[in-house]
Amino acid sequence: MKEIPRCEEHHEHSIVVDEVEKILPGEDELYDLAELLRIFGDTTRIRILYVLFEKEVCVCDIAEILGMTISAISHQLRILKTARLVKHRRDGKTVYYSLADDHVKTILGMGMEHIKEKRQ
Amino acid sequence: MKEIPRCEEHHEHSIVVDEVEKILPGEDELYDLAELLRIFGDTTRIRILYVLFEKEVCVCDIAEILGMTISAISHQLRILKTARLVKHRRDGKTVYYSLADDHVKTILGMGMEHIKEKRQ
DNA sequence: ATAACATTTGAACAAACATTCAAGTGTTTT
DNA sequence: AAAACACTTGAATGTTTGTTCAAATGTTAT
Repeated sequence: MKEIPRCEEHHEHSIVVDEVEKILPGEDELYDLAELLRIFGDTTRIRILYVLFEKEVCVCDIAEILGMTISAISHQLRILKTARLVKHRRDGKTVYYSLADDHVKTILGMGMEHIKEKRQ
Repeated sequence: MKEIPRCEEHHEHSIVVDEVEKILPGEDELYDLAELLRIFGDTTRIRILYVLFEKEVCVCDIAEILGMTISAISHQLRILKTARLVKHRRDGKTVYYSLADDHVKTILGMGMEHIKEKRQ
């Protein structure tokens, strides 16, 4: 049972609740955005993306480079693929992955900038 | 017990494992980056940030605007505060929160751009 | 001092998540 | 057709995480 708060009347609301719908993204958009950005919050996935910055790489190589099992990498690649952050192509038995676009670089770049500024 | 893979010898490694350390961020940086970006992966926190795009707001108002308890909002604000994404100042009994810098806008903006492009 | 208010904090709980293990698919080689 | 290889997938498990509830802190008014 949620207890939705109400400040005292003399404490003037800075934003009228009715106006909020203009500010906030819609429910679907909001959910998709959170789902996308959550993907960047895991060290394994970030490391995979950094490897893909360099070039197209196969699953087996990513696993070896990161010192993890092929299964673990494949699970994470599925997540990145579903979010359309990476592309893949098959060549014989081997599947090669690469970055889908440059949003990834911008987001990780901004994140890096932030942590470097805020640390001293 | 990890089974670290090795591709067949005839399957030439595209990246030499020794070179990887130049590509990947260090362990500490990587962890901090994931910890920061994970914060953007929750609809409540995104909604709080969108409200703060508009102006400085107190905890009670955020709770009312988003239709959630003060406690839930306060917990999330602590996370945003620890990551230095928001600032706060006290005025009497009331605590006002605002954005710490513009990285937030860039990251959420990139995320939004990505989901809008990839949806059709 | 006491009461009231705005916010914070800690413990508890259910839901979400990353990795492992085992079994499965698709492709090439023999 | 069978074996080998590269990868994917599903179930299981321990960990992390968001919200709730109750109690605590800090500030102002009485």
